[in-house]
Amino acid sequence: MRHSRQRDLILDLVRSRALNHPTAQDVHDAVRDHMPGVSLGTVYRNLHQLVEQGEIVAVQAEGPLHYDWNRQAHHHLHCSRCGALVDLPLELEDKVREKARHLGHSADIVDIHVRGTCSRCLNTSTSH
Amino acid sequence: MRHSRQRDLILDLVRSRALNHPTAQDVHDAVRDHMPGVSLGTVYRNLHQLVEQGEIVAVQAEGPLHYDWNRQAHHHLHCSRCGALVDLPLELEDKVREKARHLGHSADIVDIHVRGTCSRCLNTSTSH
DNA sequence: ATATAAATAGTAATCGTTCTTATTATTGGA
DNA sequence: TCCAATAATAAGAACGATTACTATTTATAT
Repeated sequence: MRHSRQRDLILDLVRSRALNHPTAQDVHDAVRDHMPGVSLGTVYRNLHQLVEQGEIVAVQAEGPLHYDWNRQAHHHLHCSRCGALVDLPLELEDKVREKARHLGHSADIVDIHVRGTCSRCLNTSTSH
Repeated sequence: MRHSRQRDLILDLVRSRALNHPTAQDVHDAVRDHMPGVSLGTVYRNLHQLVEQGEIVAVQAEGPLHYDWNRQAHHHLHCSRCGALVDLPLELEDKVREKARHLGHSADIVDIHVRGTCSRCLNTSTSH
């Protein structure tokens, strides 16, 4: 894979604290603040490549795909109130994998997705 | 909600053993074998309504939404070899919910999605 | 420096899904 | 039983997310 300024910027942005589980569109918006000419297609292609390289991780929720710099914790809570995707360090993957094996299957990727209300929203609503 | 022949048929088909976790398109194809004129929009609208009524359940995987007659087990293995969606009776929801609460969140829906190889594919490949 | 081929910008195309609108069908009441 | 009200429909346009295409630009090995 050849070097490209665009990919560098995209990786930096996904890794940055500024963006929280951004979608391709989010990344595109942020990219264009630094390099106005970058096309949406380029963002999609590079996010794809970066996932393939294992540099970042794609997270499926309702709606568009999100991207995550964190390659360890694959679990998320999707807040119904604010829409944010919050990391959940659950450590239940092994249990799921084991149970799947007991049922005769072989598990590669375990993804736990929770719909609910995040702590931030729960707190702000009680302290009014 | 008013009665409709189309919705009856759609519910029957999703509940039937013939279709395994069908997508809206799968349901549409099956519906048209019995009632040729039914439009795709009608299938989408009625699947929606049936989910809302709690008659069936929508299952998110990669690609299009799938529908499930089984309202209990919400967990699935998506087979990388044959593409099938296989039920996984995991019973880990309470553990996830509890862990989420410990982290200050409130969990409503817990969805565990596994990518791997289903037992059927594992067996057929070994017995060649 | 130059040639090669990968990466890009811009745009068209695709896929799954929702929306719109004119028509049809169900249903509660005369 | 017939009718009016209105929910559901068929057909197709519109939509959002993503991928594909193509001519041009750019990185890099020589």
